[in-house]
Amino acid sequence: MTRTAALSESHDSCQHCRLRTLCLPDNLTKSDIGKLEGIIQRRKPVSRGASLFQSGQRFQAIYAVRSGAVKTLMPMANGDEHVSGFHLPGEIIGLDAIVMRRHPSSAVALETASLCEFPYSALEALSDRMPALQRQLMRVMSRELLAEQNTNRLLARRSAEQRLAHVLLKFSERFASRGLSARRFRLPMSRLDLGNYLGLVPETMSRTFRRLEEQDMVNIDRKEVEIVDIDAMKSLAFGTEGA
Amino acid sequence: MTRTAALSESHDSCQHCRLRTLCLPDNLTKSDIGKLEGIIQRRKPVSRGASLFQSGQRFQAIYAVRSGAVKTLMPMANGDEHVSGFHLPGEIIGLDAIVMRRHPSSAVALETASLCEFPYSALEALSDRMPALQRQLMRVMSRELLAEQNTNRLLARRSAEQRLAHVLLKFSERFASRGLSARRFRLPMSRLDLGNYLGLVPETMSRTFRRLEEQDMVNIDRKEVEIVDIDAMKSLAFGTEGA
DNA sequence: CGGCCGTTTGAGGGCCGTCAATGAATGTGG
DNA sequence: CCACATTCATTGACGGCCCTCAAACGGCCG
Repeated sequence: MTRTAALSESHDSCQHCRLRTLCLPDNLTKSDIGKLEGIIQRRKPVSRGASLFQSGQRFQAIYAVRSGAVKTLMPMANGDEHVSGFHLPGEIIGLDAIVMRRHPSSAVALETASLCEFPYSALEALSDRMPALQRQLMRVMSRELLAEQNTNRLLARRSAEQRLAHVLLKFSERFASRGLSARRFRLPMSRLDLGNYLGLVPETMSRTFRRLEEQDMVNIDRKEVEIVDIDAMKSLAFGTEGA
Repeated sequence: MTRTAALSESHDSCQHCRLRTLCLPDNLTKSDIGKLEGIIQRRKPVSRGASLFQSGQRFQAIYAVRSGAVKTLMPMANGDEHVSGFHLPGEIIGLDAIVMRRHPSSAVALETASLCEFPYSALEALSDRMPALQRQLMRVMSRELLAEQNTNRLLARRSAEQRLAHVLLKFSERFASRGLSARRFRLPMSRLDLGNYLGLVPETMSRTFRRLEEQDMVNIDRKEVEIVDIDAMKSLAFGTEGA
């Protein structure tokens, strides 16, 4: 049993879900949450490597991760794919499909994942009568936008070491806000995927991990990460030293 | 009088604004547009170099560019700033501020710009009673999200030449959808700003422009751009040749 | 005209990608 | 339970792209 198994929801209702405050039901009243639950489709878990939806597929629903982890992939014109994000429990997937009514990305489970499916037409209809839901949707989208902008800045201006330190700190925060340890956690993705996301080849990933270890900032054992010197990590990732 | 002056709105009403279909009023009925106009604050034009809002400032409104051009800047921990986007008439600015209720970015006019200001509380109140507006807001945010993901992919996986070709083609499209020429246009920003956006230093920008000229893909005269061989540009920017 | 900012050009170096090969881990089938 | 295949991770040598540093040039606005 892995650490992240602890991220599962406790019950089948949003009301008692421990991820509630990270997810769509945040800021809704008990009665509104009840109505939201009414439109949720429970899906059978997606097993590791299986895809939730494919790029190009018609958009019908957005999804919240309940347990496990998911990566999203954007096709590149030359055939291979760019990893556009990693999604932990409580996070919403599929918002980039709303404009085109078609998914621009594919979503693939990194480990067995269970999800809540929100059919989008039902969600629209519900939010017509529920201003709080509509505002929560806007907040979630704004949050995503901000996260993408931060990633842009990271990719445009930072070295490999800074990119890795940054992303490790972000995972630390995200695990912590889910009640897990900020110091020790297990990365759900391969170095290949993480490198793809960061714009780095696997060889560089390997060497960069090693350099962080040599500076006693982290201990790495396969996918297990221990943050040893968080201050040094922060000053590397965000610090005043230029790129 | 510059080329982009032609991008000004014709009248003071959204109904007759030639940018309507790119902007918030798209997909609204005539009557809904009338109500939307009711909350718009007209601002006096922002002159070149002046800022529309500053990073850290309380979020009160989103803005649509009416004429001119605007850049957005995110502060970096080390003091300097990352150019997170360029905004042409019809585009919406400030959506990244909704979650935190504070602007994460600053917005600065690249050339004298006039804007429509939508106070956000009024916009929320209005969209409570106007499902079409709410859906348009979601579409706009989704479009922004998609654009940021594309930028991520560009920064993570493409060479300087590919980045420049890509961004020039994108500007070409954006000008074309505003009724201007797709072949000849004037970039509203300095090479410094464009390079900052693309994660490239000015020296590299200069050399990369020159290389595109030497390959007879474009003609560059200061800020004036002429796309000569659009197919070659596309195959460079999106082509099957790897990064 | 003069100052300033933006742009260009050149020389040199460092980071990271490419290529190649080995090693480790996981999963599969016998 | 082990042999094997496959995927992932690591290590080293090498090269290229782009950054750094330095200087000169040009346009723009006062």
